[in-house]
Amino acid sequence: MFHVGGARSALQNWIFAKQHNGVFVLRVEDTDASRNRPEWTEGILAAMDWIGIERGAYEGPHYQSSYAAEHTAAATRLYGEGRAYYCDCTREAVALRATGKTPGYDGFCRDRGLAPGEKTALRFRTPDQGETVINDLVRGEPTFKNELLEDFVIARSDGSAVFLLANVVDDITMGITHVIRGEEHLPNTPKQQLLWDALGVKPPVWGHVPVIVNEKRQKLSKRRDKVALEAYRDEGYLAATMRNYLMLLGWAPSGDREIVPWSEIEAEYRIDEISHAPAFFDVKKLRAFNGDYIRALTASEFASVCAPWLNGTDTIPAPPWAPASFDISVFMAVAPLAQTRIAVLSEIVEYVDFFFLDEPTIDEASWAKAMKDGAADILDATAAAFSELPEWSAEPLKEALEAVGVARGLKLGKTQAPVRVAITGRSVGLPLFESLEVLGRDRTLARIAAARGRL
RNA sequence: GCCCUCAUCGUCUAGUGGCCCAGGACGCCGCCCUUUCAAGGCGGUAGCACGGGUUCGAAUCCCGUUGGGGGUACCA
Repeated sequence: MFHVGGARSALQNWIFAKQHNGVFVLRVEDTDASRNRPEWTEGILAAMDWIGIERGAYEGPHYQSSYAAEHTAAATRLYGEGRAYYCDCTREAVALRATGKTPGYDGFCRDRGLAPGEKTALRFRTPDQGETVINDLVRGEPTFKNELLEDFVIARSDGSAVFLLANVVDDITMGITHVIRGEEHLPNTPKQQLLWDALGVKPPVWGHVPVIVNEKRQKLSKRRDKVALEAYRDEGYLAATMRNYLMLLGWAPSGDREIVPWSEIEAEYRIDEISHAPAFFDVKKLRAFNGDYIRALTASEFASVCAPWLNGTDTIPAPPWAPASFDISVFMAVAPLAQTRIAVLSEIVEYVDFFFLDEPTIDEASWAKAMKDGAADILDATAAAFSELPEWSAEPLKEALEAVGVARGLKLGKTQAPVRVAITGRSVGLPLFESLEVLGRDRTLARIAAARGRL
């Protein structure tokens, strides 16, 4: 599962690296084995690929778990230099002693000279005075009072490094110069910068980007929100739509434009211009964007992009018709009519299914609405007119049905309703006469007869 | 609670002291087109959170208030 927020961060980092002739480094922070599996990582790489960050566009992936030796070496060094000390306080004991004035841990074990052991964690000794100033591309210079920074844990009692340390050590060994990440990491940053200093390396330039929020203005979370990039992909959002939209969260290109080619975004995007406030992930707007992108496709592009929903894939359900019933020439004939009607690709199925099914799938609500009093009469008259039609094409078909309506004092809109439901099973859909032309006389008459029998 | 951070239409944003009685987009509403539904065209609705300053002049600068978000693990 690749979180849309993660996708946005990846895009931002990638663009930033490109703009500065740098290298985008991908690192998988997999130190918590219970929350990581190789196939999950593979899925993320595939999703990155889909959105345009192809393998080869970045260095890595590096796996944090394979740098454990470097992590413990750093921890040992910090301990040896007196920058860190061992502590055997339990979480309960720390909570009990907390005064509310100094947040978190109170430094109880600072000078107890504890040795490493099964119950001792390594804590970093934070400065008691002064302040830590961060150089941040988006927020300027956030400043933190050192006295408010607790002596945080850098290594667990089993010796393994905690995220805060592992992350810094890896960044140092990989020569990271810029860290662009979500705002949720901002409070960690002074602690990490202190670690960079303690390890004797010049800290990187940071860039803390506001989070993406849901309609309730809370950070998008896996638990309560739809955040998987793969889910949007399988619903039929185009990769181009997705990355355009994601970059527009908190930023806008020059001029009154929103839908712009990726090349322009890549050239114009400025991480330091991004809005400082959290942005709402608006699926309605995403849909509108996707509709625009779909309509901009050529006929053959549209067809190829629809293919997964026409055939089914590992993650996209197969369509309701038998594979053998599908006829690509029929699809190509009506695809342009569907192209302006769908906003996400998965919707293509319900627009064309009646061509490939033996019988249309009847939508009962549509049936009830269309098959009222005069329906039988209209169906009969239409069948009679259609069976005698010399030329089976849209225009004569329309004229024939219009004549049926005129004889009954009905407008075309009313007359076509029962016929449409008889043929497609629904009250809304592709233009009727163009569809009938493609469907053919035999199947059309058979469906009208079937509907007549169902009345 | 404490720390950090943010604040222009419902939403995403343009706007960096006069060009703004605030522009675009999505949404919503109306009209046109029309074989349903879309698409398309035209029009409309709606905002500088509040209070103080600074200034000839403030959406833009400063202070405060209020409100929102993030963090507060031997998770990442």
